[in-house]
Amino acid sequence: MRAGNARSLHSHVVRELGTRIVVGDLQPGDVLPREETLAETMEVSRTALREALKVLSAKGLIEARPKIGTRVRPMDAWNLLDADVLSWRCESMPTDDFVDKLVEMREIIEPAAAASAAKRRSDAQLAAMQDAYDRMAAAPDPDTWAEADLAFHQTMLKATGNELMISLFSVVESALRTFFVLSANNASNFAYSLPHHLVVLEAIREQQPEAARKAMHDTVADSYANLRSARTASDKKSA
Amino acid sequence: MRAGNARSLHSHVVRELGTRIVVGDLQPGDVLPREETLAETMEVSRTALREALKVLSAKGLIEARPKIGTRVRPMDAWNLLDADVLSWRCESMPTDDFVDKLVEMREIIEPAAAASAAKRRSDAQLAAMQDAYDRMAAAPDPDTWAEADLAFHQTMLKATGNELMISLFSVVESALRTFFVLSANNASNFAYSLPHHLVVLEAIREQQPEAARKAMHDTVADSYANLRSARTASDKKSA
DNA sequence: ACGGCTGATTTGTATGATAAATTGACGTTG
DNA sequence: CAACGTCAATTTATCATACAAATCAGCCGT
Repeated sequence: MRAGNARSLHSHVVRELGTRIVVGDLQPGDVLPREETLAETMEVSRTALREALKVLSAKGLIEARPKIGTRVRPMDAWNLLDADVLSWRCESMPTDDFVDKLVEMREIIEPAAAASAAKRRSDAQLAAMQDAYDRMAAAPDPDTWAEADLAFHQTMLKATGNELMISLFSVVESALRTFFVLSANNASNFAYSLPHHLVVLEAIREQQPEAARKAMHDTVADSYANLRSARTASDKKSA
Repeated sequence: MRAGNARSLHSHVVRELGTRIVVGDLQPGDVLPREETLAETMEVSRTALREALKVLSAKGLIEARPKIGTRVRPMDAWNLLDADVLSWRCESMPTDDFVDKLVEMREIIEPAAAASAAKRRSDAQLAAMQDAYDRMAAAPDPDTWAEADLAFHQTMLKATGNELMISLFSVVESALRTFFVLSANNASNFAYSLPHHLVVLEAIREQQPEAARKAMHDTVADSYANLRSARTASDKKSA
């Protein structure tokens, strides 16, 4: 319970039901018990339960109608890009398949963002990226490097001026982080991608969108190759 | 009230408050009145109001704490990719600037999706795309053409096998549709993009990702150019 | 001057009652 | 016999009220 930081009662219910839906314990089309009995089962009042149901409804997971009951909506109605929904999926599907999908999203977003940033960056935004890069270069340990690395990418995203892209990135990134941390500690080579980032930075400085796109593509691809080798390595170790 | 189809009481409140936040009437950091007075203002019970607040909280727009009150969260915490939040923004900012951002997202997603679909499509998925294309080619009027066009893109997205991409597309697409419909009626040339779609379809049939990416890029770019010309034309007409 | 305590305020939760919506069965009628 | 309208039962939707928990501000004691 501490992990999800579900301090309030209803947020605990949200997490519980949300997870059960996402994991497939409750499948689309299923109608869940009526509110009164469900409230008893969860050991909360009907008020708290209903607030939780409203939250799940806002995320597209369920739909309530009088007399019919509350039923799980088809998956294509879910807000898969909601931070909570995504994190529930990350918890329940630590499969390589799902990681691949997240990485695919990252591979789509970041090169496009780099190109866009190269087109539209201001001088101040470039300076902020330079600052983040310098902090990466000077990072003494993996943790501070990771922090600077994140700042580099976030600053670049901001330079695109498209808040939709920023939002998409932050959601995908935070989901990926739940997997990355596993292999972050073994990062004896945590600065291996520094040259890649420099190429990106220079392309954005020179305002060359296609160069920035390619450089960021290489950066992400390399990062993923590294993650993959770390994954197979840990698989071997555990096997 | 009919437009948003907010039949239930609290969804009306959600829409009201959500719009006021998104439009900037209530700015990040602002604390809104305490629940009791707010309930009176909205002419609903505190229960209904609280359920609405929970929904807005689930979308990242607000945050409530005892004694402190309920305040608007900074914009980077908002779920900008939530369908409701996006539609509220569409209503309140019909600016070209925001349309451009949506189009930029589309220009990022679709070529990447086309490439991915070319890699992973099954024969059944290709057949479904072919069917949608045939319906586009045979469409007698703009409405059925639009329906088939949407089916074409959705089928392609499904062929990527990445439900995150599907979700992103459907959100962006439905937001764009609120603008597109304006110029949809004047589509005397509603089949102008048929050749483009054929190139995409063939590339996916031949499983050539880069060809599919380029073809879809051209398709989207052409579609946007068409929209832009329609926009300036209507501007002239209204001026 | 500083630190802990107390009280006031606001959200969080609980309880019980009533309204509204929708389905399914029942009865009526052509 | 079929078709249609009506009514009752069930479930969510809303309301009103009360109490619990959290938290900040100011007071008080040292």
